[in-house]
Amino acid sequence: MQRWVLHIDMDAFFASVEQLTRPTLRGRPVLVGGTSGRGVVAGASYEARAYGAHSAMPMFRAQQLVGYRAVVVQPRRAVYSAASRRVFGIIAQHAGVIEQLSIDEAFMEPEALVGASPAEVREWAENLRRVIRTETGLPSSIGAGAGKQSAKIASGEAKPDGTFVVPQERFDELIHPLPVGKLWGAGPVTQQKLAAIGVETIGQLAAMSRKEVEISLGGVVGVQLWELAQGIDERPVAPRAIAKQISTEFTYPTDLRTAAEVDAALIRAAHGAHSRLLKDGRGARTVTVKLRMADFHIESRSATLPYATDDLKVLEAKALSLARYPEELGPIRLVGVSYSGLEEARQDVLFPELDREIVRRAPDTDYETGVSDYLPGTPSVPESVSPAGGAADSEESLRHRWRATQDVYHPDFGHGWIQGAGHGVVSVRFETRATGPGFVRSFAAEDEDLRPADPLDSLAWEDIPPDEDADPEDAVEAPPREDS
DNA sequence: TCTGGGGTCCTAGGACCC
DNA sequence: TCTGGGGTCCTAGGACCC
Repeated sequence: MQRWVLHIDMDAFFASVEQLTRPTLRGRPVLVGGTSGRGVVAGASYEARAYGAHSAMPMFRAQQLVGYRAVVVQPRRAVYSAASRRVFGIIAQHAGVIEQLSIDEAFMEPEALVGASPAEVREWAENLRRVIRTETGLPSSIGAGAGKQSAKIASGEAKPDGTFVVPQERFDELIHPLPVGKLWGAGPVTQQKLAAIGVETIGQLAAMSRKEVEISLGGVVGVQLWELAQGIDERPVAPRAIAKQISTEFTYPTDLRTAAEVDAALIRAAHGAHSRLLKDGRGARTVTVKLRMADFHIESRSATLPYATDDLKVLEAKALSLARYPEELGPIRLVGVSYSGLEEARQDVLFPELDREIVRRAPDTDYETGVSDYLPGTPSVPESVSPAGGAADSEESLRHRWRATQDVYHPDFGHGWIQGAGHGVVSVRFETRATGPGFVRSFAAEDEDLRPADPLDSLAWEDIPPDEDADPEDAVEAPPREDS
């Protein structure tokens, strides 16, 4: 009986959600991502891709390619999460068990399709895509095959807004001509190794001997990839296990050059990961500190506690004890903290003497804000070492410091977003998913009627699925940026 | 102005235990 | 009179994914 695995992938998901909730952006080259010098593209609409822009590309490069037409939008994670929950709710209704890979991708193995013909599979997939489009307004693509690898490659071939079915008997014909890089698991290093021995296509990899593969790619990963290239893929579709690790990391606009800056950045990351650890409800035994140097190589150090804990002071002190500094390593661009070895946290402290030992080594720290004594008033510290979102911002200052693409509300005109702000004037386009393309009005920056709004309102859905992992920081976005 | 942030899995050596 | 071997945990690094 033919087994059918399907892979669904939302098309240009972040950019599509922006175009859905801000109808003026439809048909335009949208770039979603950070705009600091070190920001990268998190999502690009197909109109932007036509200019060569793509995900993970430095934002400044994407803007160069697209030119003046580019619309650069700050990411609104809370909106994408809400849209994602709605999409996967629909998918689960149709497919039963799904294996969600990311915010916009999942595998399915619908019982209804066991033994189905390729035409029946196509029809089922087309129907699901139609329902998703009707109920959410979002485009997707579906690939189908006899295993995960086939399905994944097929959804890539289906894009955009299409369906691609790879019957097992046509695997060689349809998949073998493709470049090895299309294999899920063959990244730049593997491609380079294969190119060095003249292997460019999936078919050429499949034609290698096992011995050759073991020598050039290794016995485990290599052989697995080799089998996948031959269409051998029995991996089941199963819901993802709970997270094994919770981490937070920040890249700084300018490299950190002093120990005080690194300590402050470590505390900031330790707090960020800790707040999500608390929501998770487990405790961590292992703390890992990650540093990315100016030359982009990574140094990591980790240490394991004798018991799992969610005590911020213990975790933070452990992170600080693992710190390494610019004097030794040179300028540092990224600082991250990861918690792993996640277990049900033990409430009682079995090793109080150990706790005291650890805490004594921690610098004085304001645990409310995560700001270390090392930080305040140190002009050399990049502004973003301070907690994200500007927790110190008064409501007053928030009202007057508008940021381009921010969501706002006006009692006369409804929900909108800021197209431009500067010189005491704010231009707002009033529109949501429900309104169609909107109109622009300009206001004085001090206008009392203009209020920051919940980005979720731009979806204009009566019922937004609840988000158990809701992060208050999702609603309060990065500090304002100047925009003229 | 080069290259984010969230993850997963694998490797390999050393410690430690039986 | 210098080789045990297997299992598990820990640490550091790396490839890869979206």
